[in-house]
Amino acid sequence: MIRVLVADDHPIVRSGIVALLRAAADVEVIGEASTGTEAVALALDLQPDIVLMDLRMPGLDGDQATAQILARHPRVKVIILTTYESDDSILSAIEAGASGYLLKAAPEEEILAGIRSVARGEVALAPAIAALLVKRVTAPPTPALSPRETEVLALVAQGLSNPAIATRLFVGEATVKTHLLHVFEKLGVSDRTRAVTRAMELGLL
Amino acid sequence: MIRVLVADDHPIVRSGIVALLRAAADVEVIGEASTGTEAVALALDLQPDIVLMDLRMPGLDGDQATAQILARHPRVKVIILTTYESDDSILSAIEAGASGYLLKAAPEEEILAGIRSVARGEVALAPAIAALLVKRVTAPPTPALSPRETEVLALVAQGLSNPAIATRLFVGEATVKTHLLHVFEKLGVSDRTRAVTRAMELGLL
DNA sequence: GCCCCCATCCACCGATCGGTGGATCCCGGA
DNA sequence: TCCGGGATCCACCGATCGGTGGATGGGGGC
Repeated sequence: MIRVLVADDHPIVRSGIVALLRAAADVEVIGEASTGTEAVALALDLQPDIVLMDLRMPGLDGDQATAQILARHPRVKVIILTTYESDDSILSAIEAGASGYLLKAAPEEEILAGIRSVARGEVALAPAIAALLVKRVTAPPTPALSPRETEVLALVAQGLSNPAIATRLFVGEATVKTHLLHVFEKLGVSDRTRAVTRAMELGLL
Repeated sequence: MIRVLVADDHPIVRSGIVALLRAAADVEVIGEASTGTEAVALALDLQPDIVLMDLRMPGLDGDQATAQILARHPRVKVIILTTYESDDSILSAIEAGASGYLLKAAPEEEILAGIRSVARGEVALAPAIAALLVKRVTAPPTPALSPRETEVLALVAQGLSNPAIATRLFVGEATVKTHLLHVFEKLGVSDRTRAVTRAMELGLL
């Protein structure tokens, strides 16, 4: 019998999952949590085989909750059950050590199969998530801007001129321009406007 | 007995809703749809009292499905059951004529109460949605950019200079600058970079 | 100890930008 | 019919920007 703890802030989703799991003979729902904090507390208390966890929850997010659970009980497996495939926090949850990533849109059998895989010690990844992971690994690394460069670029994004930024940061205009030139180089652009849109695309701003 | 059709692309959410409604004595689930297209077909076929519909669905979106259903059977009431409160398509669904907007995160009783309200001919709005509506009505209208102005601004966002844009659009540089000045005025900014970030905030780009 | 990176500063150049004050054309609504 | 707005064009100005080629000092890693 696979003992499962379900954590999701939506009552509807929670009862949907529970209904699905109840139909499976080899799975038992031993608890439900509606927040990340509650999930951590219950996981430590009940020590389930698997925690089925939503990523977005009020208070403590799914990835943070995952990290906290695994820090104290590495034996517990966490499966993230997420809505959207294009979510940055998926990656932080992976880093937090979750064993599975399934999509709520997946057919019931796929979710059940994922739970059984993880219970056997395997990793269960939804195809879309796997693709995202591959893309992340393949993608060229995002250039790292220094704190100062980021600061200057943020002010540029607000429409401030170089002299205005210089005044704001108590430095010379030449300094501001130097920082900006470095930013241009790192981002592979040649003007402030494109630098801002580029940085936004890359999530740097 | 209130006859309800449930439309959601997530099997889990769907069974959660069905489980919830089954517990209510005065509600009957007469059908389930997993796409917008299917929802329209079933609604026309079964003529339910209420359609409980997700906003985001593959193929036909919730707001479009709502419009199609109401165009042919205005008697059918549509309730949108959405995940996030900050969603622009909420407003288009309202324009499409939905009678209710509830959040999946809401407690079960609230959702049931909403269904009963709409069945009585009332409108059911989640507090967060109502607040969004008020904000939209109160908020100053987004300035409308002319097609040409939008075109120019999009090229600015790509980092093109005025001369470069002029060449690209087969017009003089002075013309490009005039368009940009109009854009600045409409957006209440005074430089190209801020104009781009502003336009992005307003969803114009 | 040395070297690299970050942050800071400076001067100079030509190109570009923002802003002003015009002008013409065309189309659709009053 | 007239009017207004969108799109187009022009010239001119001063401010700003991008780019070059430097310099200094401090902190972390080899």
